Formats: sequence, structure tokens, C-alpha cells
Amino acid sequence: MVGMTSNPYFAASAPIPARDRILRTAQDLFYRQGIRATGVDRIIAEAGVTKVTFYRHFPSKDVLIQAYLERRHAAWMAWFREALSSSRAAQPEAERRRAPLVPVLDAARAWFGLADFRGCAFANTVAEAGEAALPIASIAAQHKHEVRDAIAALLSPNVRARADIAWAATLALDGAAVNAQLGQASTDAALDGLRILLDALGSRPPLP
Amino acid sequence: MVGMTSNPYFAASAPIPARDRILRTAQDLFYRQGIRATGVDRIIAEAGVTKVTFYRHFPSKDVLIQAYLERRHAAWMAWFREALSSSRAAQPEAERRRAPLVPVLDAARAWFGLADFRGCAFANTVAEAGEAALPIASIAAQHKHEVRDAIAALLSPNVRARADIAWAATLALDGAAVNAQLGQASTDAALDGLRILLDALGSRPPLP
DNA sequence: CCTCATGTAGACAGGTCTGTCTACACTGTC
DNA sequence: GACAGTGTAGACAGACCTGTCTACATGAGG
Repeated sequence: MVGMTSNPYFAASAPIPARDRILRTAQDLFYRQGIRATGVDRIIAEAGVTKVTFYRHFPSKDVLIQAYLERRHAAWMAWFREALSSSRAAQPEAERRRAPLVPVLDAARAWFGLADFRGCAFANTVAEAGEAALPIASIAAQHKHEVRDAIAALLSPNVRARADIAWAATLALDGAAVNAQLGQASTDAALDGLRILLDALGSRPPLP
Repeated sequence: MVGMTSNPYFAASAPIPARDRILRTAQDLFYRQGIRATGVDRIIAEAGVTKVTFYRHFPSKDVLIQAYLERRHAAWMAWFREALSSSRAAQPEAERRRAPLVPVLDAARAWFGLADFRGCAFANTVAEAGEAALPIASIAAQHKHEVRDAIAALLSPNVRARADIAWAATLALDGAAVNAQLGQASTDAALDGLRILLDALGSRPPLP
């Protein structure tokens, strides 16, 4: 082995560098191009490993897909929680009570604005998987569940139906993400629509 | 040619039967399994045509995908408009003013309950297409636009921001559809969340 | 009558995909 | 010093994919 031996952290325990390069490459290509569109040959070439190395770490593409989804879930949730809490920290106390879901809108704006944004990785993967999507669907459902919990943390505990409102906001975010995939104009429209939904959900509505 | 000559409707004009069988088969397989997962060989076999016949009607798979999306758009919009208007017709006059978006919820319930439901075909296709999705994304955006208009027709014209509310409801429907793909429990939850969003949007909210 | 559009049957080329295989190199540990 | 684990290089099999090709049949309209 070549690249990691001088690093004491990588000495004895888990095999890191090649595996990590594979995973990072897969992360990028799977999300950008889709899973079926990305062959393992391509990942192998871009990660700079060989087939044997690849298949030693990931015995099949399905295993890699699983690892991709787990990694993506952890990274995205961390990003999302951080985005919510930093937006919330910037809210004046009064607005925090009046419009507690504003951080969701801010996070959505930041998410949709990422250079490589291409929708929710979990929704996309389920969409690609077709009718044989059962295991992936349950991972995606778990993901949505955690998103809901992160949003629920914005709501004061004495709000009735806190979980229900957070869940509705999660659906709204999903709907906006789907539409934000369709181009810049659609992204703007998606944010407008999301703002309306979150307003209606989180405060007395300014509607007719 | 064999099967259509005795049918006077098919006599002179467009080539119907083989083309139609291909399109119906593609409709079914593309939606159920996804587009990349469905090879033209499979469509050819299930439609009961030959390769020459297939490629005479659809010079490439991309052309077939285009035709699939157009057909799906027309059929789904017709179904959706009918679902909305029949639900609306069943509403008492008073509720029609108080909760004008209830037909959207009813239509969603019917849609998600279809045996072969697997999400929004347009969102799924965009998700599959990856970064090279520009033409498909514009078709999908057009589709969402028409959905919004169908929903707007439920709202009385003197409602301020009628188009905005309809657009927000469209996002909510998309979000619900994404989640309804994830299994029966998720479908029920998606309908609950959608009801909350539509309530908040279309009426004085029964929320805290 | 004869041409054109449409249909049938199936071989074929050339590409990509997943996954396996042989053979060899380096390093830290027992 | 043998051995585990990790790495490199690249050939190979077998499947599936898109799209082209030859060769022939049949019915309608000029």
C-alpha cells in the first residue's frame, strides 16, 4: 500500500484512502448524473483505483449505493441542521415566535443555490429505482423523518400539533426541491411558493 | 400490415396500431420501472412488434421518451381536471367557498391510491435524467404550470393572489407525491400533511 | 399495375455494464 | 521471516443496450 502508511491515524484500523476516494467520487457522480447513468468503471477511473481495490471495498454496486445514501444522509442532515440553527440565531426574538419556520425558507434558499444542486438525493434515487425500490424507499422515509424532527425543533413545544406542522413543512420543502430542479426560473418560483406555504403554516395567514 | 386493414378508422391516415401498442407499452414500462431501466428491446417484445417497425416510428429512444412525456401529460391532466371537477361538484356550496382546495386533496388521495402509482412521471424523469436534463426540465416546468392553472380554477377570481395560492398548492402536491412513493405508511402521512398545507392555504387556519 | 407505407422475422455491429480473474508489490505485525 | 491487508495493472466473460441491416409480405391509392 502506498498513500497512507506514513499517517499514523490510518495505520492499523480501517482502510481509509482508497475507500474514501471511491466514496467521494461516487457521491459526486451519483448525485450529479444519477445512479444508473454512472458506471462503476467511471467511478474507478475518477477515483484513481483499480477494479480489484474497488471490489474489495464494495463487493457490488448496490453496496456502494447503500454507502452513498448513508454518507449523504449524514452530511446533508448536518448541513441542514446547521443552516436552520444559524438562520434562527439571526432572527430577532419576536420574529422567532411569530414566524418560526423562516429558517426553513432560508435553508431552502441556500440549498437550492448550491452550485451542484440537483434536488433531494433520496427522492431522486427512489425515482430512479423504479418498482424494485423497497429498501431504498425505507431509507428515504427514515431521512424524511429526521428532516421533520429537525424542523420540529424550531417550533415551541407548546405549539399544538408540533409534529404535524413540521411534517407539513417537510412536504412543502420536498415540493419546492422538486421544482427547484427545473431551472433558475423554477427555483425562484419554488422559493416563492415555499414562502407562502410556510407563512400559512406558521403564522396567522396574510391571505384573503 | 395485418391487424388494422379491416378497421375503416385506420384505413388511410396515420399509422395507428403498431405505433399505439409501442406507446402504450412504453407508457407502462417507463413509468413503472424508470426510463433507463427499460430497454427498447423489452418494449419491442412486449408491444409485439419488430425492431424495424419500432425504429420506423421512433427513430431513437429519445424520440420515444418525448412522445411518452407528451402523452402522459395529456392523459394525466385530463384525469386530474376531471378528478378536481367531480370532487368540486360534490362539495356543498358553503364548503366550496370555505375550503376551495379540498378537491386537490381528494384528487391526491385518488391518485396515490392508483394501483400503479409511482410518483409524478415528470419529476421522476427529471430525477433520472441527471445534469443533462434541460429539455426534459422545460417540459416538466410546463406541466407544473398547467397543474397550477387547473388548481387556480378552483379559486374564486376575486381571491387576491389566486395564482400564488394555486402555485403553492402545486408545490404541496408535489411534495406529497414524492413522499407517497415511499410506501403505504408514507402515503397516509403524505395525505395528512397535504391536508394541513391545503387547509392553511385555503382557509382560516385551525392551527395555534 | 405498380409503388409506397406499413408490417413481419431475425442477424449483426459496436458499445457499456457488472463482476471475476491472474499476477505482482509494499508494509506492518506476529 | 512468514503472513495479513492493502494496493497496482489489466485481461476477460457474459449480459444488455441502441441502432442498422437484409429479405420478404400485404393492402391502398396513384
